[in-house]
Amino acid sequence: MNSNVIVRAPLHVQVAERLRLLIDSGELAPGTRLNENELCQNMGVSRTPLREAIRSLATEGLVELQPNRGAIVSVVSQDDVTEILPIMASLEGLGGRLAAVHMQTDQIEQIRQIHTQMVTHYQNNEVTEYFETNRLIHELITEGSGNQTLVDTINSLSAKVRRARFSAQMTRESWAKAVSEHEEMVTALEARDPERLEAILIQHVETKRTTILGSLQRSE
Amino acid sequence: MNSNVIVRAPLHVQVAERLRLLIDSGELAPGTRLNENELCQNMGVSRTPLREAIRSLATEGLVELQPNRGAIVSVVSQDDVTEILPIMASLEGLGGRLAAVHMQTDQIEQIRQIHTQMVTHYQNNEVTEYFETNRLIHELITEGSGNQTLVDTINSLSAKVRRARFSAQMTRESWAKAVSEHEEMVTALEARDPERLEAILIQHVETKRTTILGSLQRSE
DNA sequence: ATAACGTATTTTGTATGCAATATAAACCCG
DNA sequence: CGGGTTTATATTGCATACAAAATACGTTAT
Repeated sequence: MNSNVIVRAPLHVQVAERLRLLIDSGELAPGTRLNENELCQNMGVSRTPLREAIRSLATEGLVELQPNRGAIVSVVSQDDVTEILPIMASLEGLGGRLAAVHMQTDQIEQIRQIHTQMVTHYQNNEVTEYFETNRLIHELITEGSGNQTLVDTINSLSAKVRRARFSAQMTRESWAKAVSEHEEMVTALEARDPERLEAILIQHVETKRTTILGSLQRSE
Repeated sequence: MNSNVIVRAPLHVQVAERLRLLIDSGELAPGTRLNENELCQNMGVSRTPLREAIRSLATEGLVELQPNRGAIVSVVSQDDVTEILPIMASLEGLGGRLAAVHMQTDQIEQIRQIHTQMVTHYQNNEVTEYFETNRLIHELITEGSGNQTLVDTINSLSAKVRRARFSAQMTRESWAKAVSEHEEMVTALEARDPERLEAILIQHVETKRTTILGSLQRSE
């Protein structure tokens, strides 16, 4: 009789999680070299699990391995973003199309609520909270597709773009556009219109593309 | 003066490659437990690089880690295939759309040649050669998109489905359909018709879906 | 015979040690 | 001084050693 046993996650998994967080938050900036000894001391683990974690992050694309020279936090170039966004457009579009059919009504209501919050954050100019609720809505819609592989694939791509957006300052104009597109999204979802939701999501990513690339251009 | 230095790939990368091959070929069947000592002896490496390789494969989804019990070759369920194929349809469609615009004419001619070979293999009932040329065509089209991230993403998903197809016996009928769709693909590519190529590729994956799921059904 | 327990063995998880490579510093010579 | 070479240090790559957990095995008791 040993059902819900608590299995502590392996060290290398915990370490990978922690590293992912550090990279995502920008604490470990793109290009930063990962010094094994240093990180070991910080985290209180030996090099073995740390190195295993680093290998995982490398196959995820979050860090780049340089033979005999360790790993650096991978830098997301403009070209990378240019490659990733069309893919995300396709996938988010697919996710929306499926979600419009599969989602429960109460889940859609929940999204409407979060959307309302998001609009408030927009009006109050609360950037961080806006991004967080924004991200959450996209995540919920994608999850609403009922396709876990799709969720994982999008998340993996999204993580990279998110880091590039660090420098990306939204203009007031593009921000307004994003919000209005979100309004359309939720409406299409409530109407359970797959084609329309798909189209909006694709358009929405296109808007994002313009924003990000515009910002990268300005900062060069 | 030390430009083109030959850097031998790290052991863990070589090991990962080798494992990937073993899994892909079916030599390491789904569900098989990966015994570290055994594999170490076979490959003549120590456990450290082997384990690093296994971690990589785990994040790729090719193996599944079971805490304190090692890793097994992940099993691809019918549900997994059902999840993956719509994603591949979207992505291959996108790839085709881009390829129709970006590909060089001589590259298209090359695809036509390989396509002709493939048809011959079909007529001669040479299954292995057929699959190989088939795979190559899809790969070339996707690569023709000029989007490396897209290529990688599709490959990663494709690897999983390919393993599931092991049991999938094509009926004569579905095989014929696949071939005729390929003919349409190449024609659309030569005509540089993005929309049409995209549509065909999406349809093509749908055909594949029917084939695979039908086969899985029969073998239950 | 078999279920349950306890022990032995295997296997995985983590830490450490040594070798190879790369980086930094010191040094020499022009 | 400055360029280049040598030497020292730090860092990564790989192998081994030890600890912990899981599995296999054998024994005992019912």
